[in-house]
Amino acid sequence: MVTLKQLAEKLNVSVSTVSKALHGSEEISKDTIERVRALAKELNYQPNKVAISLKSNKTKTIGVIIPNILNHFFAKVLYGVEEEAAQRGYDIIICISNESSDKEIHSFEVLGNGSVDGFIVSAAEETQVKNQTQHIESILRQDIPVVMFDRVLEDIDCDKVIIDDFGASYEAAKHLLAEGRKHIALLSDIEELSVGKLRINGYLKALEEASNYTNGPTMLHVSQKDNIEERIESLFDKHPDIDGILSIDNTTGVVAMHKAVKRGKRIPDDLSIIGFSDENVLPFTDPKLSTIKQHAVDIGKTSVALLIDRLNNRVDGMPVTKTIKTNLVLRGTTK
Amino acid sequence: MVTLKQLAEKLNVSVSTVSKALHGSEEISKDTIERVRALAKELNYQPNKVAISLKSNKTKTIGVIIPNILNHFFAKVLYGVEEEAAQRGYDIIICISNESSDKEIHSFEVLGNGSVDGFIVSAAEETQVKNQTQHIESILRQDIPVVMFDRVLEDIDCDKVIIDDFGASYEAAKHLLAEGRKHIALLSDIEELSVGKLRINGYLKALEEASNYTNGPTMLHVSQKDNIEERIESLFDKHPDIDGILSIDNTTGVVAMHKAVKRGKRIPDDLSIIGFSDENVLPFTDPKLSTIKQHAVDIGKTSVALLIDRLNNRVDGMPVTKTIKTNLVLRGTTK
DNA sequence: CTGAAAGCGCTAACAC
DNA sequence: GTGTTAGCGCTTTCAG
Repeated sequence: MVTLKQLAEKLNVSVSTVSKALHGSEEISKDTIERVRALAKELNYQPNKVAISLKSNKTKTIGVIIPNILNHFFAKVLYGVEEEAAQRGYDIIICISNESSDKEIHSFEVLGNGSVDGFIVSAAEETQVKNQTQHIESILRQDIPVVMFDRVLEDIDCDKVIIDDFGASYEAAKHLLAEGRKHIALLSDIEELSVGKLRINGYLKALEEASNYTNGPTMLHVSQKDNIEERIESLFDKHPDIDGILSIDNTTGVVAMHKAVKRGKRIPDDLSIIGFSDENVLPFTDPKLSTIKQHAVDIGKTSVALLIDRLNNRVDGMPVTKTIKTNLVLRGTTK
Repeated sequence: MVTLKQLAEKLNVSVSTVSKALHGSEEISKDTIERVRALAKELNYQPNKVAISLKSNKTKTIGVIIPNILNHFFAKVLYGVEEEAAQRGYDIIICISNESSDKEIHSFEVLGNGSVDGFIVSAAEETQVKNQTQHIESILRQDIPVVMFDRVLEDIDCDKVIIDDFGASYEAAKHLLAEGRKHIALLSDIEELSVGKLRINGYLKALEEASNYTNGPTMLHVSQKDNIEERIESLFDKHPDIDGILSIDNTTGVVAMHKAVKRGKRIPDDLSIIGFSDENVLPFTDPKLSTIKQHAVDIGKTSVALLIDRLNNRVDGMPVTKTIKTNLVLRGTTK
């Protein structure tokens, strides 16, 4: 890499003159500016980012810590984060916690050493379950801003970007009820997470409020290790009268649909299905799955915007929580 | 952040003593080492990474440029990259080119300013189609190592990690032929890419070598904008005798399977299907899709290993190309 | 209009 | 065993 010093030597001027010239300072003569810039261009001078970071005490880099890149929701958020960050001249360093709270803590420690100006995080499952907050609080105490999204920690006082999980699920259940469904089951593989709990509550609330609904709540909680397909089969065996399904995760809705079709159920006549899935599953069902759209890309962009505003002190004082609207997108699996 | 200087002041010693003590230098007395370390721990001293980077001219950071994070293959590679990098003490900065060669070029420029020690890249579609090489060559000329994976550029002389696309596809087609299939169609949405071309050639070669195979090649090329489902329907309309499908991408195999089942075809009796898809589609078909496993995580890990070896001069001279083995994983959609 | 000097936080050669 | 000094590449104040 070519440095200011090298330019200065070739031009027989001082380093500071070169620096000022490149910044178009008023102090420097037009002529010198021209000469300096010409040579800089010729030699393809690029200011050393590390030196600038050291000097300015800003890295123009955001640390992004997500639980699982293989989950399409997080991949989409990351997409939004990258796009917005790039547009605003920020780089992103990513760490994948892999749902482990140790890895998450380690990532904060590693990037807390001046590598990034701030963090965007979604908590690992373990972090949420154990409600571990010290590592994030320690970062905040150092005045490094943190934005949490989706899987947020109640006890931490920082900017947050969430969707209205309760409301989204409530609305979806309401829709199924309005269709006249008599036995609506909830499918989930995320009951442990804050978002899972909220979605479950939305479903419960909707059922509770439905005066003419006689069945109690029916919930199937599967874990990653379970054989999801078997679990769903036995749900259908046990409750052959299920005529509505609300899947609050990425996968179970699609699987349930395939299993139902195989049993000869007509969709949506005999059974209505709504998923929290993403568009990426759309090619995989026919009719197409009705879903709650989470606007993951927006979540990413909003998180970046919030963080950068905070870095520039454009937001002051109290932490802010932004709620990104969801949409119930009705496709072929609902009436 | 607490600095060496602050520690030095509190302890009434010099900055260099503190530095040496923390590194456990032989020069420093046991006693001083203890005192320094105790205070460092108490104040939670963390060496400033930016300063170390400036001094050492190494960032311990890898720039990763991928075309599309929403593609599960790249997400998996990224997973492998992150894991291996983290384990070796490297951070990764990611840029998403979004298949645009301008964005890719820009990412190289931005990160080329001393932000990273080396690059791991998979070329954007546009870069491959236009065969743009200058930006990468320019980086290599600055002695910044680059590892390309999957979508590599022939004309660039750097380390590469690929799979045997030709061989994998050849083997898969051979398998379908061995099953006695008489009309094997190839489905693709990546014909423009190097990997797509290689896979197509593998298929063609296998058919060519099959003396008792009378049909010519049947290929359906769809693009992202097409209605994939319609295109596949009309393929089946046009060639009702298709009894074997080789899908060389992530999606088309699954869609074809659903369409075929809907037409009353029995899988795998009437129709055999092999996809290049990932495990993430497995829950979505019944029987489960037979696939060519690409070991994406390995590709990521191997790329990191190669790059870091190159950075440490553990690999010398000529660029290396590593080929990661694929596996044909037979599940329910083949005999 | 230009340059010298200090300093960001750290390391390391070289004194003492 | 400890301290002084210089320097990584840059910005910025202050002198000239």
